Amino acid sequence: MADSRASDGDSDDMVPAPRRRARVRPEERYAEFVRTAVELFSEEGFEAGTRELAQRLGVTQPLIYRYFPSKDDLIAAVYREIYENRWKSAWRTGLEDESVPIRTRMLAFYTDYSDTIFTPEWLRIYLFAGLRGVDINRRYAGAVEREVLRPIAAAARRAIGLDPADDLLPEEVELFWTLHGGIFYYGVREIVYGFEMPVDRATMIVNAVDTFLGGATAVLRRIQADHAPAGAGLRPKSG
Amino acid sequence: MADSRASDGDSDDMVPAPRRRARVRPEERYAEFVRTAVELFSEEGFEAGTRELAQRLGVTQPLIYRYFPSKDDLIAAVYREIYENRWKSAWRTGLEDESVPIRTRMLAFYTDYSDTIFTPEWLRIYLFAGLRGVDINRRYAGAVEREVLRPIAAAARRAIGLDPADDLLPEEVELFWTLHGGIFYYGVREIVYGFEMPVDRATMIVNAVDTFLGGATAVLRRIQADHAPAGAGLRPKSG
DNA sequence: CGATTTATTTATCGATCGATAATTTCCGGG
DNA sequence: CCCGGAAATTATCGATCGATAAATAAATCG
Repeated sequence: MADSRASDGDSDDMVPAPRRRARVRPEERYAEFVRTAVELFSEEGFEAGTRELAQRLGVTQPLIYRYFPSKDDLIAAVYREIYENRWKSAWRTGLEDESVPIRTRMLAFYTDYSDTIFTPEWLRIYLFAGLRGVDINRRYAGAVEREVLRPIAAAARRAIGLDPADDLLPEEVELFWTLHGGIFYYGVREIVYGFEMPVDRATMIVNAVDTFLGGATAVLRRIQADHAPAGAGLRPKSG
Repeated sequence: MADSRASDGDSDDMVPAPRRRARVRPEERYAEFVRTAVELFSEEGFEAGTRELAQRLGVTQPLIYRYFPSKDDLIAAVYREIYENRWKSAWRTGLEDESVPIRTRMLAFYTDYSDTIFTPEWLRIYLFAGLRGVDINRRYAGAVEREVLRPIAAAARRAIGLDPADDLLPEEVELFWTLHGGIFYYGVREIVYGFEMPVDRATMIVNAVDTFLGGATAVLRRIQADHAPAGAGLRPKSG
């Protein structure tokens, strides 16, 4: 266990030891620091110490401060690594491709999306960040709604014969959030809570999307009708 | 800011001050400590210091250790306070009441359930605990599945004409998890991430449940069919 | 009232944290 | 080969953490 090299300033009575100090190009060091910080913070949260990070890297703790002015800057780099570098613009374009049935589009998206975010690093850091109150989650959820849910909702309108030109109603968007949250929470149970999942991801996604699409038509029509101007021709009264 | 009383052992040059020390019955103190610890930990996580807890209570920090052998024992008391004392056995009995339509039962349950857990204390501590890796979340999710989701799934079977005697298939239970997770995640977005929610809880629940029930019948029948023994006529035999 | 009990405070320890200054070692350019 | 700059280390500071021992003050009981 006590590898002793790159340890803290404890007055160890170890022999001077062959402590070598491999020199690395700055950009490589920086990327290596961020990568290892993602791993460490995803496991232990942002309260994890810079000394443990240094130990995992095989370097001494003050070296971190040559590359990051403060720990908060390191954390900010971790955020960028995960939530900017792993977002795929193809998600939106795929969801907007009207040559493909909406069910196929949704299945393809949620398959790729879950493969991307259902990792300990992504999910745990996302939850840690949310509990810390940083604006990362707000911004990320805004992107999800703008780039994913609203395109899906607009496509669903066309599929069920509603006017796609109308602005999406909050209730409509919210309905797609519940599907999204249901799939997201599958990942939380699997990755964060470590449950044994007796149903594999692909099956879960198919069942969730089919259930949603099977029931969404009627609910979306009801939502639309409830917001339509009263007094018009036939009144699909709400239940 | 520096209220100075109940402060740490810093050599302050303040005057002795009228430091009074109100004496409280032990059980009241204990309950007061747990209550305030729930509040503090839900805001700042379990890394919050015992000194801040003492400050909020208007007592000194070592007094905490007269009532809790260690900080972990205090945390355990916080878990009990939230996840045992706030569970309602009426949830299960209400869900199993077959004199009421399943839709009504589900709406009533999710209305009361969300009122119970959609608080910063409940949700934030739940997420903090999950990230810490304690078994609280495993046990709680097990209770949700046993006391809530499986009763709902069994009721849904009867409602759509499937054999309620058969054991529930994992895929069936998982489907109800997606609905549950979708509603749960609404609370996370509202309470933990602090989003402005343009759709109120009751409307979200009605739409989510109606969408689910509208699409679940076909999917549940498909699940059942896929697990039925091939070649037989109509055999609702359990696998 | 005085004696006893105990809730509460004062004072402090050892460990750990983020961060900085000073020193040493590595490496490329002349 | 040596020299200058930068990478990496050693050493350390001040703050904060959980926890403990000893002193003090409030309630209880005779």
